[in-house]
Amino acid sequence: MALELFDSKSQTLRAFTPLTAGHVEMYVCGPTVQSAPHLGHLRSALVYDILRRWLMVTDHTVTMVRNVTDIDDKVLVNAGSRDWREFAKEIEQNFDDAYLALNILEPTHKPHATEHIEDMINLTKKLINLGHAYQATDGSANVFFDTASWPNYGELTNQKLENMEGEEDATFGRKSPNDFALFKAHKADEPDTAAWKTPWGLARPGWHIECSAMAKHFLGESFDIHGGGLDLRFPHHENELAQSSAAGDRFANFWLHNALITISGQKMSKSLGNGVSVEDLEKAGSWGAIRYWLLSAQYRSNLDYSESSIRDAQAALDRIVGFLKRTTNTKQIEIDDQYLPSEFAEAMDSDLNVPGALAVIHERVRAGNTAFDSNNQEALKLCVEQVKAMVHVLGLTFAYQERRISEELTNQVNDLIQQRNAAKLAKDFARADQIRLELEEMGVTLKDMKDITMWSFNG
RNA sequence: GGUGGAGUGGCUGAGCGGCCCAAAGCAACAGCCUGCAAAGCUGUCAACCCACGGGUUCAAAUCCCGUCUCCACCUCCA
Repeated sequence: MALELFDSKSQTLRAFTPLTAGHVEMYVCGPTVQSAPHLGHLRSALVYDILRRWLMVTDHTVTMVRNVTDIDDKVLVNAGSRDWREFAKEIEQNFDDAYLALNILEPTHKPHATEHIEDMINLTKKLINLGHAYQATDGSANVFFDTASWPNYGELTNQKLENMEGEEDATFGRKSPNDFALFKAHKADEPDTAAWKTPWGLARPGWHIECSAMAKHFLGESFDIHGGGLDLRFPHHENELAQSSAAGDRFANFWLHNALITISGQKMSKSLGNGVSVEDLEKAGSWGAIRYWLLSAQYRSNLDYSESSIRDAQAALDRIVGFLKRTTNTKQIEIDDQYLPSEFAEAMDSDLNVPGALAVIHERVRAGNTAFDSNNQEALKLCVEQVKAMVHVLGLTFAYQERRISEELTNQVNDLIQQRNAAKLAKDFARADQIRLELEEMGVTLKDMKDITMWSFNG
Protein backbone atom coordinates (compact mmCIF):
# COMPACT_ATOMS: atom_id res chain seq x y z
CA MET A 1 0.00 0.00 0.00
CA ALA A 2 1.18 3.46 -0.77
CA LEU A 3 0.56 6.74 0.94
CA GLU A 4 -2.86 8.28 0.53
CA LEU A 5 -3.58 11.81 1.64
CA PHE A 6 -6.79 13.75 1.88
CA ASP A 7 -6.56 16.61 -0.56
CA SER A 8 -8.89 19.30 0.67
CA LYS A 9 -9.14 20.97 -2.72
CA SER A 10 -10.65 17.93 -4.43
CA GLN A 11 -12.11 16.80 -1.09
CA THR A 12 -10.99 13.26 -1.76
CA LEU A 13 -8.43 10.80 -0.56
CA ARG A 14 -5.79 10.65 -3.28
CA ALA A 15 -2.81 8.38 -3.78
CA PHE A 16 0.22 10.53 -3.18
CA THR A 17 2.81 10.56 -5.94
CA PRO A 18 5.51 13.20 -5.84
CA LEU A 19 5.95 15.36 -8.94
CA THR A 20 9.58 14.26 -8.96
CA ALA A 21 10.04 10.62 -8.02
CA GLY A 22 11.72 10.22 -4.66
CA HIS A 23 11.60 13.90 -3.81
CA VAL A 24 8.85 15.85 -2.07
CA GLU A 25 8.50 19.60 -1.85
CA MET A 26 6.18 20.99 0.75
CA TYR A 27 5.19 24.42 1.92
CA VAL A 28 3.60 24.93 5.30
CA CYS A 29 2.14 28.16 6.59
CA GLY A 30 4.05 29.07 9.68
CA PRO A 31 3.06 31.53 12.34
CA THR A 32 2.45 35.22 12.23
CA VAL A 33 4.74 36.23 15.05
CA GLN A 34 2.29 38.51 16.78
CA SER A 35 1.92 36.69 20.10
CA ALA A 36 3.27 33.67 21.92
CA PRO A 37 2.43 30.22 20.58
CA HIS A 38 -0.40 28.12 21.94
CA LEU A 39 -1.31 24.47 21.56
CA GLY A 40 -3.00 24.99 18.22
CA HIS A 41 0.13 26.27 16.55
CA LEU A 42 2.07 23.37 17.93
CA ARG A 43 -0.38 20.85 16.58
CA SER A 44 -0.19 22.31 13.11
CA ALA A 45 3.59 22.26 13.05
CA LEU A 46 3.62 18.74 14.43
CA VAL A 47 1.23 17.36 11.80
CA TYR A 48 3.57 18.37 9.01
CA ASP A 49 6.58 17.24 10.99
CA ILE A 50 5.05 13.77 11.13
CA LEU A 51 4.24 13.84 7.42
CA ARG A 52 7.78 14.86 6.65
CA ARG A 53 9.27 12.15 8.85
CA TRP A 54 7.05 9.52 7.27
CA LEU A 55 8.01 10.62 3.77
CA MET A 56 11.67 10.40 4.73
CA VAL A 57 11.25 6.94 6.21
CA THR A 58 9.55 5.81 3.00
CA ASP A 59 12.59 6.82 0.95
CA HIS A 60 11.89 10.39 -0.07
CA THR A 61 14.07 13.39 0.27
CA VAL A 62 11.98 16.27 1.48
CA THR A 63 12.36 19.99 1.00
CA MET A 64 10.20 21.70 3.53
CA VAL A 65 9.51 25.41 3.70
CA ARG A 66 7.82 26.90 6.72
CA ASN A 67 7.57 30.65 6.60
CA VAL A 68 7.52 33.26 9.32
CA THR A 69 5.15 36.16 8.80
CA ASP A 70 7.08 38.87 10.56
CA ILE A 71 5.24 41.89 9.18
CA ASP A 72 1.53 42.22 9.69
CA ASP A 73 -1.05 44.57 11.21
CA LYS A 74 -1.04 42.71 14.49
CA VAL A 75 2.71 42.57 14.75
CA LEU A 76 2.80 46.36 14.56
CA VAL A 77 -0.06 46.78 17.01
CA ASN A 78 1.18 44.25 19.55
CA ALA A 79 4.71 45.61 19.47
CA GLY A 80 3.34 48.75 21.09
CA SER A 81 6.09 51.25 21.72
CA ARG A 82 8.81 48.72 21.01
CA ASP A 83 10.61 48.26 17.70
CA TRP A 84 8.31 45.83 15.92
CA ARG A 85 11.28 43.99 14.38
CA GLU A 86 12.73 43.25 17.78
CA PHE A 87 9.29 42.23 19.02
CA ALA A 88 8.75 39.89 16.08
CA LYS A 89 12.13 38.30 16.64
CA GLU A 90 11.33 37.64 20.26
CA ILE A 91 8.01 35.99 19.44
CA GLU A 92 9.68 33.95 16.73
CA GLN A 93 12.15 32.72 19.32
CA ASN A 94 9.23 31.64 21.50
CA PHE A 95 7.92 29.57 18.62
CA ASP A 96 11.32 28.07 17.90
CA ASP A 97 11.80 27.16 21.54
CA ALA A 98 8.46 25.40 21.61
CA TYR A 99 9.15 23.57 18.33
CA LEU A 100 12.49 22.42 19.67
CA ALA A 101 10.99 21.28 22.95
CA LEU A 102 8.39 19.27 21.03
CA ASN A 103 11.09 17.69 18.87
CA ILE A 104 9.80 19.21 15.65
CA LEU A 105 12.47 19.15 12.98
CA GLU A 106 13.81 22.40 11.59
CA PRO A 107 12.37 23.11 8.16
CA THR A 108 14.74 23.11 5.22
CA HIS A 109 13.99 26.79 4.70
CA LYS A 110 12.48 29.23 7.13
CA PRO A 111 11.94 32.39 5.11
CA HIS A 112 10.79 35.64 6.66
CA ALA A 113 8.29 37.78 4.83
CA THR A 114 10.47 40.87 5.26
CA GLU A 115 13.31 39.14 3.39
CA HIS A 116 11.23 38.60 0.27
CA ILE A 117 9.62 41.94 -0.42
CA GLU A 118 11.26 42.02 -3.85
CA ASP A 119 9.68 38.67 -4.77
CA MET A 120 6.30 39.98 -3.67
CA ILE A 121 6.68 43.16 -5.70
CA ASN A 122 7.57 41.13 -8.78
CA LEU A 123 4.62 38.82 -8.37
CA THR A 124 2.29 41.77 -7.84
CA LYS A 125 3.65 43.51 -10.94
CA LYS A 126 2.99 40.41 -12.95
CA LEU A 127 -0.58 40.18 -11.68
CA ILE A 128 -1.19 43.81 -12.60
CA ASN A 129 0.23 43.24 -16.09
CA LEU A 130 -2.01 40.23 -16.55
CA GLY A 131 -5.05 42.23 -15.49
CA HIS A 132 -5.65 40.37 -12.25
CA ALA A 133 -4.62 43.14 -9.87
CA TYR A 134 -4.87 46.90 -9.75
CA GLN A 135 -3.62 49.87 -7.81
CA ALA A 136 -6.28 51.37 -5.54
CA THR A 137 -8.86 53.54 -7.21
CA ASP A 138 -8.28 56.20 -4.54
CA GLY A 139 -4.72 56.73 -5.74
CA SER A 140 -3.10 55.29 -2.62
CA ALA A 141 -0.34 52.69 -2.70
CA ASN A 142 -2.85 49.96 -1.92
CA VAL A 143 -2.84 47.18 -4.48
CA PHE A 144 -5.68 44.69 -4.70
CA PHE A 145 -6.27 41.38 -6.35
CA ASP A 146 -9.18 41.65 -8.77
CA THR A 147 -11.34 38.68 -7.82
CA ALA A 148 -13.84 39.39 -10.59
CA SER A 149 -11.06 38.88 -13.14
CA TRP A 150 -10.34 35.37 -11.97
CA PRO A 151 -13.15 32.93 -12.78
CA ASN A 152 -11.65 30.17 -10.65
CA TYR A 153 -11.82 32.26 -7.50
CA GLY A 154 -13.40 30.10 -4.80
CA GLU A 155 -12.17 26.81 -6.25
CA LEU A 156 -10.25 25.79 -3.15
CA THR A 157 -13.16 26.19 -0.77
CA ASN A 158 -15.94 25.45 -3.23
CA GLN A 159 -17.54 28.82 -2.83
CA LYS A 160 -19.19 31.15 -5.28
CA LEU A 161 -18.22 34.78 -5.29
CA GLU A 162 -21.84 35.95 -5.01
CA ASN A 163 -22.31 33.99 -1.77
CA MET A 164 -19.35 35.54 -0.05
CA GLU A 165 -19.81 38.23 2.49
CA GLY A 166 -16.67 40.20 1.70
CA GLU A 167 -15.28 43.27 3.41
CA GLU A 168 -18.11 45.42 4.59
CA ASP A 169 -16.28 48.50 5.77
CA ALA A 170 -14.45 51.23 3.85
CA THR A 171 -13.05 50.10 0.57
CA PHE A 172 -9.61 51.77 0.64
CA GLY A 173 -9.91 51.94 -3.11
CA ARG A 174 -11.28 48.46 -3.74
CA LYS A 175 -13.42 47.75 -6.77
CA SER A 176 -15.23 44.95 -5.00
CA PRO A 177 -15.61 44.00 -1.34
CA ASN A 178 -14.17 40.60 -2.21
CA ASP A 179 -10.89 41.99 -3.47
CA PHE A 180 -8.01 41.53 -1.09
CA ALA A 181 -4.82 43.50 -0.55
CA LEU A 182 -1.53 42.49 -2.13
CA PHE A 183 0.16 45.61 -0.78
CA LYS A 184 -1.06 47.96 1.89
CA ALA A 185 -0.18 51.63 1.69
CA HIS A 186 2.00 53.01 4.45
CA LYS A 187 -0.04 54.70 7.18
CA ALA A 188 1.17 57.84 8.89
CA ASP A 189 0.91 56.33 12.35
CA GLU A 190 3.00 53.30 11.44
CA PRO A 191 6.80 53.26 11.76
CA ASP A 192 8.87 54.11 8.69
CA THR A 193 10.66 50.82 9.11
CA ALA A 194 7.41 49.05 8.24
CA ALA A 195 7.23 50.50 4.74
CA TRP A 196 9.05 49.56 1.56
CA LYS A 197 9.50 51.41 -1.70
CA THR A 198 7.26 49.87 -4.33
CA PRO A 199 6.21 50.96 -7.81
CA TRP A 200 2.94 52.11 -6.19
CA GLY A 201 4.45 54.10 -3.36
CA LEU A 202 5.50 53.30 0.21
CA ALA A 203 3.75 50.13 1.28
CA ARG A 204 4.01 46.85 3.10
CA PRO A 205 2.90 43.47 1.80
CA GLY A 206 -0.46 41.92 2.56
CA TRP A 207 -0.54 38.57 4.25
CA HIS A 208 -1.52 36.38 1.32
CA ILE A 209 1.06 37.54 -1.22
CA GLU A 210 3.86 36.58 1.13
CA CYS A 211 3.22 32.88 0.92
CA SER A 212 2.72 32.86 -2.83
CA ALA A 213 5.99 34.69 -3.35
CA MET A 214 8.02 32.64 -0.91
CA ALA A 215 6.64 29.33 -2.11
CA LYS A 216 7.61 30.26 -5.64
CA HIS A 217 11.03 31.47 -4.56
CA PHE A 218 11.97 28.20 -2.91
CA LEU A 219 9.86 25.60 -4.67
CA GLY A 220 9.15 27.00 -8.12
CA GLU A 221 5.87 27.21 -9.96
CA SER A 222 4.63 23.84 -8.77
CA PHE A 223 5.25 21.71 -5.74
CA ASP A 224 3.75 18.71 -4.00
CA ILE A 225 2.05 19.69 -0.79
CA HIS A 226 0.71 22.85 0.77
CA GLY A 227 -0.26 22.55 4.40
CA GLY A 228 -1.76 24.66 7.11
CA GLY A 229 -4.49 24.95 9.71
CA LEU A 230 -8.11 24.57 8.72
CA ASP A 231 -8.78 28.15 9.70
CA LEU A 232 -6.38 29.29 6.97
CA ARG A 233 -8.35 27.58 4.22
CA PHE A 234 -10.31 30.71 3.59
CA PRO A 235 -9.36 33.39 2.91
CA HIS A 236 -5.63 32.83 3.15
CA HIS A 237 -5.16 29.71 1.06
CA GLU A 238 -7.92 30.56 -1.36
CA ASN A 239 -6.17 33.85 -2.01
CA GLU A 240 -2.75 32.27 -2.31
CA LEU A 241 -4.11 29.88 -4.89
CA ALA A 242 -5.84 32.68 -6.79
CA GLN A 243 -2.69 34.81 -6.90
CA SER A 244 -0.37 32.05 -7.92
CA SER A 245 -2.60 30.43 -10.47
CA ALA A 246 -3.60 33.79 -11.93
CA ALA A 247 0.12 34.43 -12.34
CA GLY A 248 0.36 31.23 -14.34
CA ASP A 249 1.73 28.85 -11.72
CA ARG A 250 0.35 25.41 -11.08
CA PHE A 251 1.13 25.78 -7.37
CA ALA A 252 0.33 22.96 -4.94
CA ASN A 253 -0.61 19.47 -6.08
CA PHE A 254 -2.09 18.54 -2.69
CA TRP A 255 -3.72 20.81 -0.12
CA LEU A 256 -3.65 19.54 3.43
CA HIS A 257 -5.51 21.09 6.32
CA ASN A 258 -5.18 20.06 9.91
CA ALA A 259 -8.19 20.35 12.21
CA LEU A 260 -8.09 22.67 15.16
CA ILE A 261 -7.72 22.27 18.86
CA THR A 262 -10.79 23.01 20.87
CA ILE A 263 -11.23 23.68 24.53
CA SER A 264 -14.63 22.80 25.98
CA GLY A 265 -15.71 22.26 22.40
CA GLN A 266 -14.74 25.73 21.27
CA LYS A 267 -11.91 26.60 18.95
CA MET A 268 -8.68 27.65 20.58
CA SER A 269 -7.53 30.87 18.99
CA LYS A 270 -5.62 34.02 19.50
CA SER A 271 -8.71 36.11 18.91
CA LEU A 272 -10.75 34.27 21.53
CA GLY A 273 -7.89 34.43 23.99
CA ASN A 274 -8.48 30.87 25.17
CA GLY A 275 -5.14 29.51 24.05
CA VAL A 276 -3.26 27.09 26.25
CA SER A 277 0.20 28.55 26.54
CA VAL A 278 3.55 26.86 26.70
CA GLU A 279 3.77 27.68 30.40
CA ASP A 280 0.42 25.99 31.06
CA LEU A 281 1.55 22.96 29.12
CA GLU A 282 4.79 22.56 30.97
CA LYS A 283 2.81 22.34 34.18
CA ALA A 284 0.48 19.74 32.71
CA GLY A 285 3.10 17.19 31.67
CA SER A 286 6.36 16.46 29.92
CA TRP A 287 6.99 17.55 26.35
CA GLY A 288 6.93 13.91 25.38
CA ALA A 289 3.41 13.64 26.80
CA ILE A 290 2.38 16.80 24.97
CA ARG A 291 3.68 15.42 21.70
CA TYR A 292 1.99 12.11 22.36
CA TRP A 293 -1.30 13.81 23.16
CA LEU A 294 -1.16 15.97 20.04
CA LEU A 295 -0.71 12.77 18.04
CA SER A 296 -3.54 10.92 19.75
CA ALA A 297 -6.16 12.08 17.25
CA GLN A 298 -5.88 11.88 13.48
CA TYR A 299 -4.90 15.25 12.07
CA ARG A 300 -8.27 15.95 10.45
CA SER A 301 -10.15 15.36 13.69
CA ASN A 302 -10.71 18.02 16.28
CA LEU A 303 -8.77 17.53 19.44
CA ASP A 304 -10.37 18.76 22.62
CA TYR A 305 -8.10 19.89 25.40
CA SER A 306 -8.87 19.34 29.04
CA GLU A 307 -6.77 19.18 32.15
CA SER A 308 -6.79 15.42 32.22
CA SER A 309 -5.80 15.00 28.58
CA ILE A 310 -2.07 15.54 29.02
CA ARG A 311 -2.08 13.45 32.16
CA ASP A 312 -3.70 10.55 30.32
CA ALA A 313 -1.18 10.92 27.52
CA GLN A 314 1.65 10.88 30.02
CA ALA A 315 0.40 7.57 31.42
CA ALA A 316 0.12 6.06 27.95
CA LEU A 317 3.56 7.27 26.95
CA ASP A 318 5.10 6.07 30.21
CA ARG A 319 3.90 2.60 29.36
CA ILE A 320 5.89 2.64 26.12
CA VAL A 321 8.92 4.31 27.64
CA GLY A 322 8.77 1.98 30.61
CA PHE A 323 8.90 -1.02 28.32
CA LEU A 324 12.01 0.25 26.56
CA LYS A 325 13.64 1.20 29.83
CA ARG A 326 13.15 -2.15 31.46
CA THR A 327 14.17 -4.19 28.46
CA THR A 328 16.96 -2.23 26.85
CA ASN A 329 19.84 0.06 27.49
CA THR A 330 18.22 3.28 26.42
CA LYS A 331 21.53 5.06 26.14
CA GLN A 332 22.37 3.05 23.06
CA ILE A 333 19.59 3.37 20.60
CA GLU A 334 20.02 2.16 17.10
CA ILE A 335 17.04 2.32 14.86
CA ASP A 336 16.37 0.03 11.95
CA ASP A 337 13.34 0.95 9.88
CA GLN A 338 13.26 -2.58 8.52
CA TYR A 339 11.56 -3.53 11.76
CA LEU A 340 8.51 -1.36 11.19
CA PRO A 341 5.46 -3.64 11.34
CA SER A 342 3.32 -3.61 8.22
CA GLU A 343 0.25 -2.65 10.29
CA PHE A 344 2.09 0.44 11.40
CA ALA A 345 3.04 1.37 7.86
CA GLU A 346 -0.51 0.78 6.68
CA ALA A 347 -1.87 3.10 9.34
CA MET A 348 0.63 5.82 8.45
CA ASP A 349 -0.03 5.40 4.73
CA SER A 350 -3.72 5.80 5.38
CA ASP A 351 -3.76 9.59 5.54
CA LEU A 352 -1.44 9.56 8.54
CA ASN A 353 -3.58 7.54 10.90
CA VAL A 354 -1.30 8.11 13.86
CA PRO A 355 -3.82 6.87 16.47
CA GLY A 356 -3.88 3.58 14.57
CA ALA A 357 -0.09 3.58 14.51
CA LEU A 358 0.02 4.18 18.27
CA ALA A 359 -2.30 1.22 18.74
CA VAL A 360 0.28 -0.96 16.96
CA ILE A 361 2.98 0.32 19.30
CA HIS A 362 0.93 -0.56 22.36
CA GLU A 363 0.10 -3.97 21.00
CA ARG A 364 3.83 -4.63 20.43
CA VAL A 365 4.65 -3.30 23.89
CA ARG A 366 2.26 -5.76 25.45
CA ALA A 367 3.67 -8.64 23.42
CA GLY A 368 7.15 -7.51 24.39
CA ASN A 369 6.37 -7.32 28.08
CA THR A 370 4.91 -10.80 27.95
CA ALA A 371 8.02 -12.07 26.18
CA PHE A 372 10.21 -10.34 28.74
CA ASP A 373 8.38 -11.86 31.69
CA SER A 374 8.53 -15.34 30.20
CA ASN A 375 12.16 -14.81 29.19
CA ASN A 376 11.47 -15.42 25.52
CA GLN A 377 14.55 -13.61 24.23
CA GLU A 378 13.88 -14.05 20.55
CA ALA A 379 10.35 -12.68 20.67
CA LEU A 380 11.47 -9.91 23.00
CA LYS A 381 14.22 -8.73 20.69
CA LEU A 382 11.80 -8.46 17.79
CA CYS A 383 9.29 -6.48 19.83
CA VAL A 384 11.97 -4.14 21.14
CA GLU A 385 13.28 -3.43 17.67
CA GLN A 386 9.79 -2.86 16.36
CA VAL A 387 8.81 -0.51 19.16
CA LYS A 388 12.04 1.44 18.87
CA ALA A 389 11.57 1.88 15.14
CA MET A 390 7.95 2.99 15.48
CA VAL A 391 8.61 5.37 18.32
CA HIS A 392 11.43 6.85 16.29
CA VAL A 393 9.23 7.47 13.27
CA LEU A 394 6.79 9.40 15.44
CA GLY A 395 9.62 11.45 16.88
CA LEU A 396 8.95 10.27 20.41
CA THR A 397 12.46 9.02 21.08
CA PHE A 398 13.34 12.12 23.03
CA ALA A 399 10.75 11.13 25.60
CA TYR A 400 12.97 8.49 27.10
CA GLN A 401 16.09 10.50 27.36
CA GLU A 402 17.27 10.57 30.92
CA ARG A 403 16.66 13.68 32.91
CA ARG A 404 19.81 15.23 34.27
CA ILE A 405 19.94 14.89 38.01
CA SER A 406 22.68 16.39 40.13
CA GLU A 407 25.35 14.11 41.50
CA GLU A 408 24.70 15.43 44.95
CA LEU A 409 21.06 14.39 44.88
CA THR A 410 21.95 11.05 43.38
CA ASN A 411 24.37 10.28 46.18
CA GLN A 412 21.92 11.40 48.80
CA VAL A 413 19.16 9.24 47.40
CA ASN A 414 21.39 6.22 46.98
CA ASP A 415 22.54 6.60 50.54
CA LEU A 416 18.98 6.69 51.88
CA ILE A 417 18.02 3.70 49.77
CA GLN A 418 20.93 1.78 51.20
CA GLN A 419 19.83 2.64 54.73
CA ARG A 420 16.30 1.56 53.93
CA ASN A 421 17.37 -1.75 52.49
CA ALA A 422 19.48 -2.37 55.56
CA ALA A 423 16.50 -1.58 57.76
CA LYS A 424 14.33 -3.94 55.73
CA LEU A 425 16.90 -6.66 56.07
CA ALA A 426 16.86 -6.13 59.83
CA LYS A 427 13.05 -6.21 59.67
CA ASP A 428 12.93 -2.70 61.07
CA PHE A 429 9.97 -1.81 58.84
CA ALA A 430 9.07 1.33 60.74
CA ARG A 431 12.47 2.77 59.92
CA ALA A 432 12.22 1.57 56.30
CA ASP A 433 8.82 3.20 55.85
CA GLN A 434 10.08 6.39 57.40
CA ILE A 435 12.89 6.61 54.87
CA ARG A 436 10.47 5.86 52.07
CA LEU A 437 8.31 8.75 53.26
CA GLU A 438 11.34 11.04 53.43
CA LEU A 439 12.25 10.20 49.87
CA GLU A 440 8.69 10.76 48.71
CA GLU A 441 8.77 14.23 50.19
CA MET A 442 11.93 14.88 48.21
CA GLY A 443 10.02 13.98 45.08
CA VAL A 444 11.64 10.59 44.68
CA THR A 445 9.53 7.59 43.76
CA LEU A 446 10.99 4.20 44.62
CA LYS A 447 10.62 1.13 42.48
CA ASP A 448 11.46 -2.06 44.32
CA MET A 449 12.61 -4.61 41.80
CA LYS A 450 13.75 -8.15 42.51
CA ASP A 451 17.33 -7.45 43.53
CA ILE A 452 17.63 -3.75 43.25
CA THR A 453 15.70 -0.60 44.13
CA MET A 454 15.22 1.77 41.23
CA TRP A 455 14.06 5.31 41.67
CA SER A 456 12.88 8.27 39.70
CA PHE A 457 12.80 11.94 40.46
CA ASN A 458 9.71 13.93 39.67
CA GLY A 459 10.32 17.10 41.64
C1' G B 1 -27.90 32.70 3.41
C1' G B 2 -23.38 29.85 1.45
C1' U B 3 -19.30 26.07 2.22
C1' G B 4 -17.23 22.11 4.95
C1' G B 5 -16.82 18.72 9.25
C1' A B 6 -18.59 15.89 13.46
C1' G B 7 -22.05 12.76 16.87
C1' U B 8 -18.69 5.31 18.53
C1' G B 9 -17.87 2.26 25.98
C1' G B 10 -17.23 6.26 32.33
C1' C B 11 -13.37 9.50 29.39
C1' U B 12 -9.95 10.00 24.98
C1' G B 13 -10.11 7.92 20.23
C1' A B 14 -9.48 4.37 15.58
C1' G B 15 -12.54 1.86 12.16
C1' C B 16 -15.87 4.31 7.04
C1' G B 17 -19.78 -2.13 3.10
C1' G B 18 -18.25 -8.68 5.03
C1' C B 19 -11.69 -9.92 9.02
C1' C B 20 -16.58 -5.29 13.84
C1' C B 21 -20.57 -9.77 18.89
C1' A B 22 -16.04 -2.39 17.03
C1' A B 23 -8.41 -1.23 17.65
C1' A B 24 -5.59 1.28 21.21
C1' G B 25 -4.97 4.33 25.52
C1' C B 26 -6.89 6.37 30.19
C1' A B 27 -9.93 5.23 34.33
C1' A B 28 -11.97 0.98 37.18
C1' C B 29 -11.42 -4.03 39.05
C1' A B 30 -8.46 -8.63 39.83
C1' G B 31 -3.88 -11.47 39.84
C1' C B 32 1.59 -11.48 39.99
C1' C B 33 5.33 -8.92 42.78
C1' U B 34 6.05 -6.82 48.14
C1' G B 35 7.17 -7.25 55.16
C1' C B 36 3.02 -3.84 53.72
C1' A B 37 2.86 -0.48 49.90
C1' A B 38 4.13 2.21 45.58
C1' A B 39 5.84 1.46 40.80
C1' G B 40 5.76 -2.17 37.06
C1' C B 41 3.67 -6.33 34.39
C1' U B 42 -0.51 -9.41 32.99
C1' G B 43 -5.59 -10.19 32.79
C1' U B 44 -10.80 -8.68 33.18
C1' C B 45 -14.54 -5.27 32.58
C1' A B 46 -17.20 -2.12 29.55
C1' A B 47 -20.44 0.39 22.97
C1' C B 48 -27.90 -2.66 25.15
C1' C B 49 -29.83 -0.83 18.43
C1' C B 50 -21.90 2.96 16.75
C1' A B 51 -27.14 10.60 17.74
C1' C B 52 -32.49 9.46 16.11
C1' G B 53 -36.13 7.60 12.24
C1' G B 54 -36.64 5.30 7.57
C1' G B 55 -34.31 2.87 3.23
C1' U B 56 -30.66 0.08 -0.14
C1' U B 57 -27.95 -4.72 0.26
C1' C B 58 -27.17 -11.71 0.97
C1' A B 59 -24.33 -8.29 4.40
C1' A B 60 -24.24 -1.37 7.20
C1' A B 61 -21.01 1.98 12.62
C1' U B 62 -19.60 2.24 7.41
C1' C B 63 -23.96 3.70 1.50
C1' C B 64 -28.83 6.72 0.53
C1' C B 65 -33.02 9.95 2.42
C1' G B 66 -35.00 12.69 6.48
C1' U B 67 -34.58 14.73 11.59
C1' C B 68 -31.93 16.54 15.89
C1' U B 69 -27.48 18.40 18.15
C1' C B 70 -22.58 20.42 17.94
C1' C B 71 -18.24 22.66 15.53
C1' A B 72 -15.43 25.42 11.80
C1' C B 73 -14.98 28.99 7.67
C1' C B 74 -17.37 33.16 4.65
C1' U B 75 -11.41 38.50 3.96
C1' C B 76 -7.48 39.01 11.84
C1' C B 77 -6.34 33.41 13.52
C1' A B 78 -2.40 26.94 12.98
